[in-house]
Amino acid sequence: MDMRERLIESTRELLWERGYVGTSPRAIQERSGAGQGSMYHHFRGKPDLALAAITRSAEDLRARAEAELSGGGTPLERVVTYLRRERDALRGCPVGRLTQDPDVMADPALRRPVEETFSWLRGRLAGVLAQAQAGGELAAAPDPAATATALVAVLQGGYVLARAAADAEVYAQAIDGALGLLVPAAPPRSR
Amino acid sequence: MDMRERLIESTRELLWERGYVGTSPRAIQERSGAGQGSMYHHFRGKPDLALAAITRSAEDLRARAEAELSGGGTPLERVVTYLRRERDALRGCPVGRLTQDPDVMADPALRRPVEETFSWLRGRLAGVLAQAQAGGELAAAPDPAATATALVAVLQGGYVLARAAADAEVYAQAIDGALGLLVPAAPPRSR
DNA sequence: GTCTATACTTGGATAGAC
DNA sequence: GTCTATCCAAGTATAGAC
Repeated sequence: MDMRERLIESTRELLWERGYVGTSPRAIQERSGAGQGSMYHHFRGKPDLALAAITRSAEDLRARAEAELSGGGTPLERVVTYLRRERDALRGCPVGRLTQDPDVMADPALRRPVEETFSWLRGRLAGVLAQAQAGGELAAAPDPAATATALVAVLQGGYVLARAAADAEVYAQAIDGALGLLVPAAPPRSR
Repeated sequence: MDMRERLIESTRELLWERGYVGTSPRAIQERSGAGQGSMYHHFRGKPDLALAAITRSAEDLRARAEAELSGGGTPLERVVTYLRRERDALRGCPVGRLTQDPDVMADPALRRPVEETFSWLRGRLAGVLAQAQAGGELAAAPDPAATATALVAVLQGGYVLARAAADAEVYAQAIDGALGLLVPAAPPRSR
């Protein structure tokens, strides 16, 4: 992995762990093993580096979700697969996290990937939910768009609650609760 | 309002807007109108000030929730009242926000009010949901604790999505989606 | 491309006068 | 209780040598 790549990856980790304000160029240099000059050779400064890192995280999230939502099984099965995917609950979401960073949200360039990621995700999930309704797997009543937004919110909020409790099980409980409402006959998670 | 109180309130606002790392003693002094000496007279430093502010925010959240969850109406009505309460969606939750702050979560004293607040809220809501089930307002099937956690997660995640979209309506959509699953016959929000 | 030196600002706090 | 002066580390960069 070349230096540029290492810088991006280190920045991704630090943004995830500590957010934008909490991430200093120094810390990035230490974690990546790059020197001062090297970092400023590859990137113009912290915002430039952050843009590369955020873009990368956003692409990542989208690629995984797309793989599961367009994967095998019935529409409802794919939704469940997506929701139940193993996640590092205590680390939280590398993209959702950024919404709490005022400096990120204040910069249109940094903000854009965050906005687009969730806008896409909500829409994509709503589409699969609509398919599930069309196929009779789900009741026809609830609005797919609202349901999709609620489900994505459960994921994001599940991270918050798991971190508050310092317990990844709380995240799993949030997902269980949501699935219990979405699929009344759903088998409970094995414990 | 005396100076001590102004310092606490200013710190609360700043923690809410910018988080712990993003909040400097200088900024607190400017917002509160206190001088250097005044601030360090009333508080021993940033962590001490943050503790006072966080405790205050936690008490606030709890008091409001308790008022609604123990207020008038049937159990299910009280849950709906709580979920539909007017909230400043783009500002987010002053307590939930702190879970993203590594320095807060790393300090047991600062972390405690956050942990206790959500632990209490999930339990309290679960209790009211159980009442609603006992009274026949809700289906008996879903586990009240899991459902409660999912609903609180929708709130917290709704803030995340609303901020990502820079649109408070997204928050409302998340709540609508959750209520649509919880109460299949619920009347849609008036628009 | 990477290193070292340098620079200026801000963060976070202490000391002592009033 | 509040003010001013002072302090040292860290944040964020630029300049120029290698």
